Amino acid sequence: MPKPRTHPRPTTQRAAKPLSGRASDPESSADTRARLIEAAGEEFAAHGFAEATVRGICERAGANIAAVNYYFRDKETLYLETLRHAHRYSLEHYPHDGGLKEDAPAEDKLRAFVRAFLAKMLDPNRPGWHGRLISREMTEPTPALTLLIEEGVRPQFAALCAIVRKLAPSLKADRIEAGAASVIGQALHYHHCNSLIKRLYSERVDGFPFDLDFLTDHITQFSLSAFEGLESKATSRRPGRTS
Amino acid sequence: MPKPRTHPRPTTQRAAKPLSGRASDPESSADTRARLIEAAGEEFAAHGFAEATVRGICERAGANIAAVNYYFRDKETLYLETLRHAHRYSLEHYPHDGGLKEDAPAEDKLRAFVRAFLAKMLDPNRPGWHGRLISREMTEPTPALTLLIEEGVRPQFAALCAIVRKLAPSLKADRIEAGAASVIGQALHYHHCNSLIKRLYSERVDGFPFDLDFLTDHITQFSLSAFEGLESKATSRRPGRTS
DNA sequence: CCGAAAGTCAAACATCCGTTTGAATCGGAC
DNA sequence: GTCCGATTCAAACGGATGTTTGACTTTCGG
Repeated sequence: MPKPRTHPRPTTQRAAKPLSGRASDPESSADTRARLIEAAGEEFAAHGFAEATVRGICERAGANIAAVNYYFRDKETLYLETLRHAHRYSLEHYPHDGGLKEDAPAEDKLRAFVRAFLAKMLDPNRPGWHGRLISREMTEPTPALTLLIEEGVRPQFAALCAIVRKLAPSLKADRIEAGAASVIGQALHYHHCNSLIKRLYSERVDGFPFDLDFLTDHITQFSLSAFEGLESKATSRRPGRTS
Repeated sequence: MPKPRTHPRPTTQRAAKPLSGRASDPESSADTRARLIEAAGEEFAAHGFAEATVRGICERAGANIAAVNYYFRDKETLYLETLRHAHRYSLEHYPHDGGLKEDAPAEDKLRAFVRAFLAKMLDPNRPGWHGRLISREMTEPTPALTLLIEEGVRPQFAALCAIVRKLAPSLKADRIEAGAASVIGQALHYHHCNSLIKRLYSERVDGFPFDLDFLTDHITQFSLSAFEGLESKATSRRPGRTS
């Protein structure tokens, strides 16, 4: 019987099956689907969508080659699902406000934002691939998926713009957005050019310049000073010389 | 006769041959090798190393599929050669100092640096792929080639650090390097997250926020204000509060 | 002219990839 | 125990890619 086998998609909720397919293999007791997503995340984050191979993902997950097409339809659906997972995870941990109160001073809010943003990418916990995956999607977006990302990025950007507006209320709208981009750009830089920076700073001591506290402090102070100066120049009628 | 044909590598200098291989084809009079590099640059910059296909490159160059393996050994050597070409081109145009005199004020030097850096990437001239290729190499470096890039990046970074040191002489070395990274990060941001930014700012008028003059002005002022503030805080004995 | 080298070309080769297939295996319900 | 659906498995399929091959064409020195 041919039976098209159009991606069975294990009914609806397959969480009810805590079972394994192999009795002898102890680690196979974990959910294959979850292991696949975890493995896919690392592979996709490390090599990108095109260069990551289904075989490599399955091998890392300890699953058969056909597992990807069984649990997900394609490699692309697996990628989408992995991205969704990363997005959800990133949203749960690392909230925009960093757990600050609404009426907190803008300076503290900026510091919390920067710290959360940095922590999101600079190897936060074990997984570590969530941030890399998302930022990779920023650099070279795959069709339509970026729309999902946008839903996470746009509110974050808006929140940052609100903070900036409080720090430098005299700035015009385009300057505020540019200022927000400057903050994000600084933070993102250490992620995008990670490998290059590591080589540039190679003569540094063991602690790379990737220390979360140091970077948070620097970027926050740098940006606060910048907004301070821009605001004072904007309020004075004629933007005088530096001195 | 089998004749291994180990990549003939057209003797040593093949510039002495101004000839074509096809008399009827007019555009084939141009150097096939040069056309290949040009086509490869656009393809590599647009799709990355892995996703760019030799067939696509040859088709764009109007050459046969075997041309890549004839003039270069592999796809990888072609990539390396293309990268070298981009590096050389980028070094000729867009000099570090932006054509400024040695004794120019640090503020002007910073502005010139930022402008040259931005212009290098933000679609400067017709080719346009040089900057994209190099920055792609920064994000996901291919082995060993980055060493060549470093030879172009490290002096540029050192030059920027020298400028920053003049702007804020009281800062410690690590803070100076972090400040330089902040400047570069801001500029690079508009290149890395190009597509994402375009969507974020989509409600903006026709002129995207990618205007060279606007960006140069913003990043320069932002950074100058930042260094100013950092310096004044560093000189005062106790780094007081923001106000 | 001739003959070797440089260059071009269509076709094929080898390899890898994503995906499909059909059988084997497992767990649990009856 | 027996059957059924869910799951795993090895093998193969079809396509795309980088590369090679061998013949053909052009060029130019002698």
